Amino acid sequence: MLTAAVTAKASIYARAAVPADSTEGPLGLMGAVMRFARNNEIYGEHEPADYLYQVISGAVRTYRMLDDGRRQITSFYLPGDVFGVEAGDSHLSSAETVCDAQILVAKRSAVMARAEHERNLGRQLWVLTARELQRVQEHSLALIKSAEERVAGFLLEMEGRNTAGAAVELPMSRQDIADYLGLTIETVSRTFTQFVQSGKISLETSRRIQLRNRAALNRLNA
Amino acid sequence: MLTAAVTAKASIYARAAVPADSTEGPLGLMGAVMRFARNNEIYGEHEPADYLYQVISGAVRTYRMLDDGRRQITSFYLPGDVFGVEAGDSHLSSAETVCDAQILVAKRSAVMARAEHERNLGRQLWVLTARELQRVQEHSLALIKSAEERVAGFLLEMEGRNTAGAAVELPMSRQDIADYLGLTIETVSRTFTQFVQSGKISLETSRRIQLRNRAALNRLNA
DNA sequence: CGCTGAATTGACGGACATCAAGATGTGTGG
DNA sequence: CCACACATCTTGATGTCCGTCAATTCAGCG
Repeated sequence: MLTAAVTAKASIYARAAVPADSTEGPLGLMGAVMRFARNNEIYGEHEPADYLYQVISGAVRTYRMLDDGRRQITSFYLPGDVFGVEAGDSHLSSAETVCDAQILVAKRSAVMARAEHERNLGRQLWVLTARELQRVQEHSLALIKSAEERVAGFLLEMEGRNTAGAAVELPMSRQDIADYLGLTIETVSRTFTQFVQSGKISLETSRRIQLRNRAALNRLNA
Repeated sequence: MLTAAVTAKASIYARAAVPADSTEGPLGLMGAVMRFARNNEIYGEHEPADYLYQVISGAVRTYRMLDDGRRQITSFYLPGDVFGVEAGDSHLSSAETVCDAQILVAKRSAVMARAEHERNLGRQLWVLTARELQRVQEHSLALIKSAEERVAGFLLEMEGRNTAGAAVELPMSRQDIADYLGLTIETVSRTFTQFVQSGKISLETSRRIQLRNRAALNRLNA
């Protein structure tokens, strides 16, 4: 069961019924590692925030929808990243897998209970939220820049978070990137080709990118 | 000294030398109330975050600069709001008064020390950061909308935070609003007049605004 | 009053969205 | 292994919203 790709909903509720395949995360998260197939919801906006999550492999996006159908992706989470931490009792955004992923799921109540005793854990939750705040602020800054600058910044951000060596591996689609950067898929694509033509990057495949001129990209990342 | 308008820098450093005019804030902040003249820096980006602040009267803006001179205002703080809380040891943005203001200033180390004993205070700091995160996320959402939608959202936000009754009092200039919304001062101005012409609002003065058709504004605030 | 900064208004251009078509890649079944 | 279908990505033509540049009006204050 845990090794099969299943829908997020089913998995979360199934989890309690399954002998936990426990793993220790950097937060000291106790929980079960679960597998999710790509494009599956992990939790929805306004749902009770009963669990904390850590990406083991794969990638996750969190997003909010505007009523007219526009989607704003607020964050991508890569292996090691913790998400789903809320100070209130419900989620402020939805979370979905970008690709097949393994997620460590921990009961929030258990973590919070431990935080009562371990002062350090409480502080870590705060630091986690503060780091998230910082990330969102950077993202806000990006949204007032030009398309060129946003895409350059995105590539550098992804490179910085990437474990791989030479090339930047993008797990997400152009549409995801567009919704993250507040652009259209066409503008993202055109900017990529423009970067290729000016020798700043080269595409091994559409999702595998070599940065050829970091200086130029950094200059754009004003 | 404390009652005279002085530069922020001078005030902060002078503060320790002055018998503290203490006041109790909602956070249980112990500190001195200080007066700042308008457009004065309270702290700068990257400076050590040695104090926490609460607006008593007036208004404060926090912002970050891009190297090309663009300014992104990340938040406005009105009476009652706490600002300057960081999980790290330095400020991530600069803070300035929008107009003459009274600010309650509390030593961070003292608050943090008390948080060690009082579990509740530590939690409050976390909630404060989480609320800030939520605000920034809302702001991010706004930045992908049209000019009309951003301005409508801004007016509704300011109305919601305003203590006054009928009219919305804007302490900040058009330039501040523009830098907050990621627009130009001209676009903000044009959008206001457009709202006036369509009967959504009316201007008592350029900084005092009546909302005449909240339904229409809410519709824009998608 | 006149001076100064703030706000408004107008004319114009450019960056990005929209609409539309084509190319490339990927998975599936024969 | 190939062929077909479908999703993803790229490219092109056109439109529009908002930024830029410039002038004018308005408001506060000595």
